Amino acid sequence: MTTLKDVAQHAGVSFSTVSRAINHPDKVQETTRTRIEAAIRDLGYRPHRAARRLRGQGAHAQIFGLIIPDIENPFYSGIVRGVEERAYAEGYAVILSNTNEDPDRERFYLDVLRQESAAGAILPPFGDGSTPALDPEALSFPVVCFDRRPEAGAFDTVVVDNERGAFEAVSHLVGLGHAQIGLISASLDLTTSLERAAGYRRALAEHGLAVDDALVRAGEPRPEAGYTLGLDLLGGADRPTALFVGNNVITMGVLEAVHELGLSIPDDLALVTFDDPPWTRLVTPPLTAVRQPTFEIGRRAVGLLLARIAEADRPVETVTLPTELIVRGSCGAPARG
Amino acid sequence: MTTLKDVAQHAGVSFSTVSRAINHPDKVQETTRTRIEAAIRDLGYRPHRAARRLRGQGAHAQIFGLIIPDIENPFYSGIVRGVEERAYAEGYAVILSNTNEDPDRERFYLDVLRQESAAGAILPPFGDGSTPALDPEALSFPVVCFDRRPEAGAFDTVVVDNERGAFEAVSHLVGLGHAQIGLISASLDLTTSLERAAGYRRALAEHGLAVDDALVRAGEPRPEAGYTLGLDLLGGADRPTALFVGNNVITMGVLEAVHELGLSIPDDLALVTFDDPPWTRLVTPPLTAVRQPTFEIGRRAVGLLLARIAEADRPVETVTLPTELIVRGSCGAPARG
DNA sequence: AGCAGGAGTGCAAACGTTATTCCTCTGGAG
DNA sequence: CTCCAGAGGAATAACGTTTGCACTCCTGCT
Repeated sequence: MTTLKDVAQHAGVSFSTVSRAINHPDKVQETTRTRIEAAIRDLGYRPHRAARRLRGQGAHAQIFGLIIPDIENPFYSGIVRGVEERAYAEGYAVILSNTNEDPDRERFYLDVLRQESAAGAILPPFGDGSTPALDPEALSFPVVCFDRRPEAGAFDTVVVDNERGAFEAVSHLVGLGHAQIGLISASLDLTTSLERAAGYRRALAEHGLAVDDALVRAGEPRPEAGYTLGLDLLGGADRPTALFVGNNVITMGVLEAVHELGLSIPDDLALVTFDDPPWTRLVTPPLTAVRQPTFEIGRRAVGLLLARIAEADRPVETVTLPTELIVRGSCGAPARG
Repeated sequence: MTTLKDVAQHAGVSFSTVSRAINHPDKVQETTRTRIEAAIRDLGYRPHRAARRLRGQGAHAQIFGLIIPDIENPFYSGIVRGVEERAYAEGYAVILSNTNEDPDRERFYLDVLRQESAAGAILPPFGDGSTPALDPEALSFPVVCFDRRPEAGAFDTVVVDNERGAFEAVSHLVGLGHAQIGLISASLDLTTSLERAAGYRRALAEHGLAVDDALVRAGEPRPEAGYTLGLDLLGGADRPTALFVGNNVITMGVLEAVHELGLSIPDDLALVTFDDPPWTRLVTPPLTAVRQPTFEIGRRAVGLLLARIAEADRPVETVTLPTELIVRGSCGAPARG
């Protein structure tokens, strides 16, 4: 391990001058600086990040945390890529954590970030937004939320316009002539589910249709839940003619239920799903979907974090990104793509 | 931030005693220790990981790196989860990096891990296994490889039995009566592709079929490549009656090509794919697939890393995990699941 | 010519740990 | 009653940085 001292010796200056040459290049003379830079190159010196953080308290901690509920959900892995890309561009490293929606694990990882004196964290707040570990007082670094809204307006946040996305999707179904439109979504303690359900209801209301609670189901964001709820909702005689599913993972289960019931999409059932993982184009018929700009969500989240690191008391900001309705075959409309 | 000193003051001992109580509990008196433990609880003290690493050759850095080519590939995200799970169980944090197969990025991230004095790294070696940055001499920490084989037997490694997996898949197709079986795989500079191609050839040979190079294609592990190669291979008059695809990402493109050509699976074309991402069950017909135990690969990789950290000069170990052929509808055999 | 001011550099403290050394008790043996 | 051993705890020196402070030259005024 080559250290500042080695470089200093090699360049014939004191090690503090080397440090300054790195961190405040304008504070050291041109000639010395070039000499130092040469030495750095010669020795392949890289500053020791941990030591840097230890002394520098935050400013130089080129590392932050990304806490994800389920890395195997394409929605989240898309975000990871966006975060990673932007972080790389800025020279930051990312500590990734997968919580499986387990609050203990979230707490553990927030602790780890604290112990590492990370520069910040990016995460979707739990459930209703009241992540217990997310006490702004106790937190030693900035936090940026995404996907779900934090309880108070306490954190910078990146979300999509869930209400509008759902509204557009359901309106599209209404426009195709459907009057009995079901909803299967993730549990309603998630702000995303609530917003999407609100969009669903508004679409029905604005088109003069009644909201029939018998056509609404909610459960865990797991394929099994989608399967069970799908069988339940679609198995009866008075099943809806169209279905809006609020989450790609649940859709996987719903599709299995649809298949098992022998229903044909879109003839027996028109279907639109939130999220647009790569496989929506591969099933038959391809799924009409509300796409979230996952990559962009990740990038923006990093952007907010860096902005806050640079300026700790800037006003809290919430970025709302638009969704996009991708019409394919599963809704019964003439496919566009 | 509460430090050792705070705990010491609170417990009425010197801070070095607190440190010893944590690291060598047997070296401090029962009564003082309980007092210290109480103080630690009261103050919610957590040791500062970065400081710990700074000081400590002895203290194991409870953090290691995981370098992944493409986090959106379900094969890799499954591995991430396995790694993450085991790491969490051992109290380790994971620095995740996504390289997009870019050698510069791999080098950058290995540098970061060095700068962080991480305890090790887990990664698939590049291309032919000769990752330039992977010079065992220059590396300051242990490395565990997975998926692809490293060039020399220099690193602990977790792989699956690609040759056998491919052999079984292709044998299955032969058993169903196919004599013209195509292969579309990722570029042949990956050890995985080479091994799968070898299994493909051995299956044909052992069943007395000739290998026809006109039925073999290889390209980038991207859907677009699968699409192009699929059109190319299947568009002609003398197309194969069955196809073995060596990679789930390429399969996505191949399926689009199949659809565009209006071919029907399994009647016009029987298909088996390597990898078993969640969507293989959702397409029509569901895909027969060679499943890799992704979660287990991740877990084992961490296991090897921890073993090496504990004992630096243990013999290099290569773990080979079995694959599993999951027969569904796409090969034309009576489906089992 | 003398002196203020500033630029450039070095010194040393501090960050939160761990490990090593050194001191101070206590208690048992002679 | 004295002495010594040994155990338990307190200092202290690192680890590789950053940074405030002090020092030494210059430069440019009066």
